[in-house]
Amino acid sequence: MNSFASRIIQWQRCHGRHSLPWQATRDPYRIWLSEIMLQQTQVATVIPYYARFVARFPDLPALAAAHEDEVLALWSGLGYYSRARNLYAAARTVLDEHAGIFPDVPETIARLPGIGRSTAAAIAALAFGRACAILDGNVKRVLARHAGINGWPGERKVELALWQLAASRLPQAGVETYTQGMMDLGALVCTRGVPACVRCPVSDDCVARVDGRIEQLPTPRPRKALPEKEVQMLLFVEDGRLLLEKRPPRGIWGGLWSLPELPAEVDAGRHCRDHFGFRTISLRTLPRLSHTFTHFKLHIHPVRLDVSPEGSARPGPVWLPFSAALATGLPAPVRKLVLQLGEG
DNA sequence: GACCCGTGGCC
DNA sequence: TGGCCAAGGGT
Repeated sequence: MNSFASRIIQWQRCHGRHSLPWQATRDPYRIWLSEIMLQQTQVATVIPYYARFVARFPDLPALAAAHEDEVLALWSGLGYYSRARNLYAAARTVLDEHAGIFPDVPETIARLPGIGRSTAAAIAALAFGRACAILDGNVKRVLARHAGINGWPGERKVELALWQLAASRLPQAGVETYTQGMMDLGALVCTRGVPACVRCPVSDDCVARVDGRIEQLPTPRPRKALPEKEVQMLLFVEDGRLLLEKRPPRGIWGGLWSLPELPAEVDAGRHCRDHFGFRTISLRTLPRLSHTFTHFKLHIHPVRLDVSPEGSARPGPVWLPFSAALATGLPAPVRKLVLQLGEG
């Protein structure tokens, strides 16, 4: 039987993906961008974002010269916004500290913000042909099944075993094809739900398949109850314009533009007058909107307040026409609310 | 090690 | 409908 790697490489040549937008190049900038967008995000979701981003920022100097606000606007809806902030910060670092040349050593790549061990290895392998092992969700699934590794990959012990296994199976040559092959095999054949073992090039010696444990591996994450939170979001409307505030640079939706928030129990009309100094013309409670994050569930109680903003212009918030508001970096549920506002 | 950080698709 | 989780990284 051929080695594991040679079977993966052979399979990739015949059955892998070759037409993804970031595969037509060895430009480290584009490969880097794709790897960041693909973190915890599926290919089909990324494709339109990647196209828009590359059209606006075709190379690293263009990105480094941008304003962070525009980067976040292009990221709006993709989630995990620290990825965008770190991407931008890393672009400036490459320009300032590496003379604009993207580093080709995995240890150096991994020092850039937002790039960990696996992403650094992917860039080093795909852009520079270096023999580095990656360990993303696809590779973890393929290796855990093929080698019959028990335990949730989030545990340090299990993850260490997977890293060692990943490194031990690297080929002498053809790392680019092998790396892409492992990702494609995980995405197309060795899938989470019902894997297509009949189309798998390494099924003959797959421990999970031989032992009938395909559905038990990899061991799923231990589940825990999601906390739930309640919040009011205030849609201040005046003459076709909407009030937005920039969120703090860290934390949930960091750096994005969003609506003023209130604890659920606070009276919105009174807060409008006391805190913002607005006179309320009308106040309407809109239907509740729920938004689930990875680690909690948020129940949003939107309140539309048509106001006349006499008096205090507090620093921070900005009034934007609805269309301009939609062009900024908005959290997904806020974008949904603003769209409804434009319809109503 | 435990948390934090988004969103959308799937069944 | 709701639980699960996808080309992870930072703290």
